[in-house]
Amino acid sequence: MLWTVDPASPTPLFEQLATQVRRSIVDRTLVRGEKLPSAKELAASLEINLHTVLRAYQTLRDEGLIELRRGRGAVVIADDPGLVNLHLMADELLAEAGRLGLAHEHVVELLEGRRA
Amino acid sequence: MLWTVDPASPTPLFEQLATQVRRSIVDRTLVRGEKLPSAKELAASLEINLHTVLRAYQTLRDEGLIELRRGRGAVVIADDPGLVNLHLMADELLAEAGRLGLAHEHVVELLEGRRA
DNA sequence: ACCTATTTGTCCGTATGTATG
DNA sequence: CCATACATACGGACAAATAGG
Repeated sequence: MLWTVDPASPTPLFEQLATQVRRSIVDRTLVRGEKLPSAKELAASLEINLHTVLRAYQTLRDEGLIELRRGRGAVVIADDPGLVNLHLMADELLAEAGRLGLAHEHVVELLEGRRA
Repeated sequence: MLWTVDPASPTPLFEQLATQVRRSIVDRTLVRGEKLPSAKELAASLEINLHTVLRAYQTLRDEGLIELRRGRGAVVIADDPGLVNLHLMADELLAEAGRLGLAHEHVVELLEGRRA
């Protein structure tokens, strides 16, 4: 899998792992339907705790990238995690704005206002 | 606080707690700026583990309902559920764009391009 | 139909780190 | 400097769902 984590890094281990899995999905190293290593295996491989791997997996599940099933493991469900997902999120954002009666420009302004 | 959890319920303790806090926000029992009890206190009060309370709090933070700060505690930030939710979705959209390496303006353009 | 191993889900406990006041 | 409070990580335990024999 060529995934590694750095205990000395200020970024949490579970976040490091989640980021690497995301990258693997984005660059097609992992594709839809593919199975991830079991948390136990991966934990042993990375020399981190089982729970840390599970937390990374659960984070990815909350993001809609993988599916977790007891006894079955973790499976990639993201098809195109890139622009397709971004457009989906934009859809939802605009739909929500519509429910609130906000005009399209208001949403654009809202995002412009978030330019850090 | 009149919050309770039922260890015998099939729904997880942290989810039970998160749901009750959500209800308190929705029905204005808790309003913006109000401080929630510290995780330690609440855990002792509900006779559950500190981490279980923290997990509930972190879930609510991920939903944009409360803010967590080290040394300070948990504070309600939701005021208008609708608008807050919109900001949550904008957060997620921008975060996703960030993961894809897309600049802020690209997201703005993407939304502008969706003017029906 | 049964049993067993695997795998995730949750909870508890402990320890350490980091930011706040 | 010190107490408080959340953040993360590790470890152990048990439950629940799945898969396979």
